[in-house]
Amino acid sequence: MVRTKTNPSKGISIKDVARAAGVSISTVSRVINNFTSVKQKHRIKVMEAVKRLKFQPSVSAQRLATGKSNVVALVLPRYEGIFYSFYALELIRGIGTLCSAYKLDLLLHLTDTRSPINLKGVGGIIFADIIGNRHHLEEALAGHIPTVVINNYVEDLEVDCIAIDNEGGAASAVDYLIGLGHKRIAHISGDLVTQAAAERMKGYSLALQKHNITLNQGYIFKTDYSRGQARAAAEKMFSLANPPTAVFVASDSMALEVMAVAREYGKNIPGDFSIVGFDDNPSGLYGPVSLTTVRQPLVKMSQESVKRLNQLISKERTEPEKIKLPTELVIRDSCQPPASFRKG
Amino acid sequence: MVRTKTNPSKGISIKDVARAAGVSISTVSRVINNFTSVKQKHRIKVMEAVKRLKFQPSVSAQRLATGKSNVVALVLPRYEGIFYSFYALELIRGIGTLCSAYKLDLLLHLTDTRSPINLKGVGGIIFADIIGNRHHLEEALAGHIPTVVINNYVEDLEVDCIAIDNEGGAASAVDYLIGLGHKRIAHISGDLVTQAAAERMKGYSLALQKHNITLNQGYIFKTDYSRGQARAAAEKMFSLANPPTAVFVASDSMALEVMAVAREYGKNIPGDFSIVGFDDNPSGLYGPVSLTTVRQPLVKMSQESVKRLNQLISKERTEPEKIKLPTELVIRDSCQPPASFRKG
DNA sequence: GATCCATAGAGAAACGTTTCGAGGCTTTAT
DNA sequence: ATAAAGCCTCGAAACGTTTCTCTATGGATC
Repeated sequence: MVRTKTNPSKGISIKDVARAAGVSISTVSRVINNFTSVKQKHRIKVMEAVKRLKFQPSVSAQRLATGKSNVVALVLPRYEGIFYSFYALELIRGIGTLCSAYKLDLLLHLTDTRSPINLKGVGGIIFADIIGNRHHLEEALAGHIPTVVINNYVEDLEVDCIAIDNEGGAASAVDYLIGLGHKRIAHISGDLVTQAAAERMKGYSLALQKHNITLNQGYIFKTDYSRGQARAAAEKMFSLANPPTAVFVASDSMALEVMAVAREYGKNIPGDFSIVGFDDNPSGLYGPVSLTTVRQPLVKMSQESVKRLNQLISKERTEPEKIKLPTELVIRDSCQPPASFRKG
Repeated sequence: MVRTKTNPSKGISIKDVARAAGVSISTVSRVINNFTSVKQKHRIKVMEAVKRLKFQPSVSAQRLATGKSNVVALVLPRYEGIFYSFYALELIRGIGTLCSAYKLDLLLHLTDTRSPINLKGVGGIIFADIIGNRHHLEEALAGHIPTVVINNYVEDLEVDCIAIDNEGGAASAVDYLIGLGHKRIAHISGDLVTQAAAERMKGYSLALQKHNITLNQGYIFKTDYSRGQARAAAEKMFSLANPPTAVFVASDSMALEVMAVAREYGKNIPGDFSIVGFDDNPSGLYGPVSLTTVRQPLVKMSQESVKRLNQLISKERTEPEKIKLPTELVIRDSCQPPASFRKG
């Protein structure tokens, strides 16, 4: 059996519009694509028919015909944890908003280590972090799909990167503590396998160096970013014979845990002990004392990613660009000059 | 000029595979769709060619030919706020995970009040909350697109709903407080325009009624879910001549604010005052005292939504179903029997 | 060995759009 | 008025699949 030419249940096609408006299919196409060379008389007829029949062009057919796709895939690792929630949603929000502004569809791809991605039919890809995704990234690049990476600075690949100045952010935090008069400043680092943690560590030591404070290895505690290890580190830190008067913690969520431990050790914050975090996780606001922290420009980062991806898609630019976005020190209530400094 | 038949830059088509394997296009199609009636010899040849040429079928062409789409749109209002972050990401995570299990693509649609949605070409829609989206929901239903609504129980529309038992959850919270010995129990409600807030309020009053405690209108405080109004309500509450000994707050984020106010009023929690929240927002864990709360089954809800949407898409089911998922009281440290009760 | 049947494969139509080449109609200039 | 020159419009090919129909092939049965 030959399929019926116009299947009414399937929806209205451009053919129906053409018939209704009494023009050819190509004319309808030119009208809906806003081409100029259509007579006003026809244009109006077509637009009327479109409205009357509630015609919506088939995206698949358009893609097939043009070979172009307005779909942007966002590849996001499937972590858990509260900061990740905040972080991920902030990215999604920023990217989603700008995508609709650019009339791009946002396809969300939550990955665990080894889930495959269908690259075909996607107009561009944003990799949010490339942990466990490096493989996919290289594949996308090999397929010449417009791609940008956010929150990671990939040196060795020809790809757009939009990262964060972790080093500078960390340095600004430590600078601030030094400015308050602290000399014995500890650092609780994140997982040094991650670029971010390593850079924050570097910023910490550079800031000390700049102010001629010798780095005390006993003041450095390495963790995996977990609250559990943060707690252990804090307990070790407060048990030191000559404990620090302040700490720069590589994440807010760990900093919150450190705060809790400080309380348990009878340390008053910020009177007895100062803490700076990193991330500007909103939970930092809700404790008994609000946390001074380094803000990551998440929204800016996500918006930049779409903007740049769009340049790539529309071929306004072909050379990859790599940038680091500046952070901002957000001063709240968790720091004070050290007790000795105030007395002296 | 006639376009070149096979454009090498555009990628490999089924035609190339057919030629490479020495079979017809339809045979290749049958192989990649796992149809049975293909001789082993040919099947192997085709699969080899597919692998060698790295053939990936064009999704657009498949969609066009079959009329089916494996894209699921998630329509999510574009709010802000920390709980929303957690909530939204938890939904996205649940939905995204199950979507990849079902081999569905997830299209994310962040809406503000009046952004249009392209319904065409989407295989199904999940509305997460329908605030400001009712219009779109009706449109989808009219277009006979498989649709499910989560976190809202839409009585008057023939659509799948997966909601939460707010009333029962609220009642369990108040029950618990009564069980501890509290009689003077206040309620700080959310925005009563929302279904959730209204149902939580109802659960509160029903629980009191069940235990023959007369409802004191002076103990009910209405807010818009904001921390600001929560603070105002708490201040009013603690200034009452005969203040309550416990409060059930319609959201964790407000409960946290109430806790802060309690501290300012010199009230010890849970010694002097008990608090129960709603949501199981992880921030509730990080304060000086962890918050007892009513957990929403967010992951369950999102998974159910995909499962049911899939039934609709595959026509396993046509009649809409509406369900309410049970909540769970999570007992932590913010409640105790009232002081009077302990002394007596 | 001839007939029949089942089965596998080839070919072609169809999905709904864009876009190209060609022709028709209107306008302008001579 | 006629020819040249532009616009518009139309028809048709093309995008890459799926799927229907028909034919060829192979094996089984008598």
